Amino acid sequence: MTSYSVKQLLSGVVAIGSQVCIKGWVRTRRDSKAGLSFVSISDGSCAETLQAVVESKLSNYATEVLNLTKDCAVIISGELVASQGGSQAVEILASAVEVTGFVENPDTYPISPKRHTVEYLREHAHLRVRTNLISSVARVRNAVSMAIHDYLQSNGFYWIHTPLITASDCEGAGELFKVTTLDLSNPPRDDKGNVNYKEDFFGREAYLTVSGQLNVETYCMGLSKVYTFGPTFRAENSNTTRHLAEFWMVEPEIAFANLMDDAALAQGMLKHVFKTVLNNNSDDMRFFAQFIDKSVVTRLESMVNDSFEMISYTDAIARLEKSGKSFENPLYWGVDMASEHERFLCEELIGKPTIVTDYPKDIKAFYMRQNEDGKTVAAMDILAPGVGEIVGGSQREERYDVLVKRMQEMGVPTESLDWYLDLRRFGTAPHAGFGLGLERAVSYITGVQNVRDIIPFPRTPNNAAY
RNA sequence: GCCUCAAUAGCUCAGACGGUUAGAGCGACGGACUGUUAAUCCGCAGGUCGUAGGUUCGAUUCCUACUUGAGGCGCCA
Repeated sequence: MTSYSVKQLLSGVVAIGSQVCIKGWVRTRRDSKAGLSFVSISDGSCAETLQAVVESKLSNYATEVLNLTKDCAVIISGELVASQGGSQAVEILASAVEVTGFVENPDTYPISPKRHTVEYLREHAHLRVRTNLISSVARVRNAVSMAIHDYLQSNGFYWIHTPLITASDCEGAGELFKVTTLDLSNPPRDDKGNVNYKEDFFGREAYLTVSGQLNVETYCMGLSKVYTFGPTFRAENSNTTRHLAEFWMVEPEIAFANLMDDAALAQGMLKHVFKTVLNNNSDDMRFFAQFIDKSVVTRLESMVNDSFEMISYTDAIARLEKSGKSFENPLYWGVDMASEHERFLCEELIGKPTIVTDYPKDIKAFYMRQNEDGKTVAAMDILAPGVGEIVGGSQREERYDVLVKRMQEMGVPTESLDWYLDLRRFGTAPHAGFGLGLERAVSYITGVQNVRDIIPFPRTPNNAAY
């Protein structure tokens, strides 16, 4: 007997009357004194469940079927029939129910068939995918990841596997996790009594990467269109709904490109992602619209059709000042905008994703290309209403002298980045790229506000269980 | 790292000016009923009120510290 997923059976590709088999976990069981039970099965293939009708004549009906509770694992075989009930087109009339695993203690089993808070589910991260919410998030996360690959691959990009362990501690993107095999209770010392990293695994200090950008730039200068897509690590003591110590990031990098090309790429990619999710995950999105935020679907739809707003930093500051709104944090040309400024700008003044360009050079990283005005750099951030910054990017400084001078001004050691400077000495070319935080993007798409509910096992300060 | 809030049944919460047996809904369990749909109805069980001190005749309630969680800010994706 052929096995099918719930999604296949509900889609109508299998003829009524076929003998079929489904494997999954019980969501709910309803018994009828007419001598049958209704058992809804979820197998993760879609947001919906398949209803199995189990008649009391089955040999294990009284002993097993009547004891099924949420998340018991079952294999059900039978005939696919047109449903007599109103809520589904088809159901399976069971000829056999095999229970591969009961839930031992249904009274204290953490995932009972009721609404749970996301905070509670976080404390049972190994079981939470068995809820409607987290399983829908997992499917959308997968769809977003594949849509990113799909968009970039079909536009001629190569996926580059940049290292997760790095020796560069000067990328300016935050605190790093140290990687070492030294005995921390008794490390080797040099003449001066300092820890002697020459005896460490790599013969030098090493860290988990905070970004694959500098590495991927090297491949960009030969393959033209490249991207990294993988985990990234920040040892910041950040306690917010949008920060993780381990998160996934996509970083495209394009050669012979300027900031406008970069912004166009980011926008094109985001729109493709939104469109794909709307098309392929409509049942998941319907769930989010019903239980999380009723505007998620219409928001995405308008995003696919509208273009993003583009505004320079200078104009953004001017509009914020002119709005008359009073802010907690100081606001003047030259400050790094605070969250309240960014939110007010994209949520109230503009009302859609906003690309802010050309920031003051003193608040941005050393590798960003200086503009002709001598005051700003060719950087862009994309702000999403409700989430804040989801993309940060820039045109890179391709001029050797300008880059070295900037590094010296900002106290970035040039010796350890001589390989990066080589790119500017041997066939340099204008290029640009950006980083998209995967969890923030999925948070924006689903309306699920905390990125800790977007990644299966969130790592945050004081939290690395599981 | 800073600020604020919270912790009472498996879950979500209510409550007690400090005083005898701490409540509800959902879940679980038992029963009734029904081609049911988060079914409905009836019943039953389930709590050292986060931990440790302090004040008090008496603390789950007030105070202090700690732990854990949440939200905001900063850092950023």
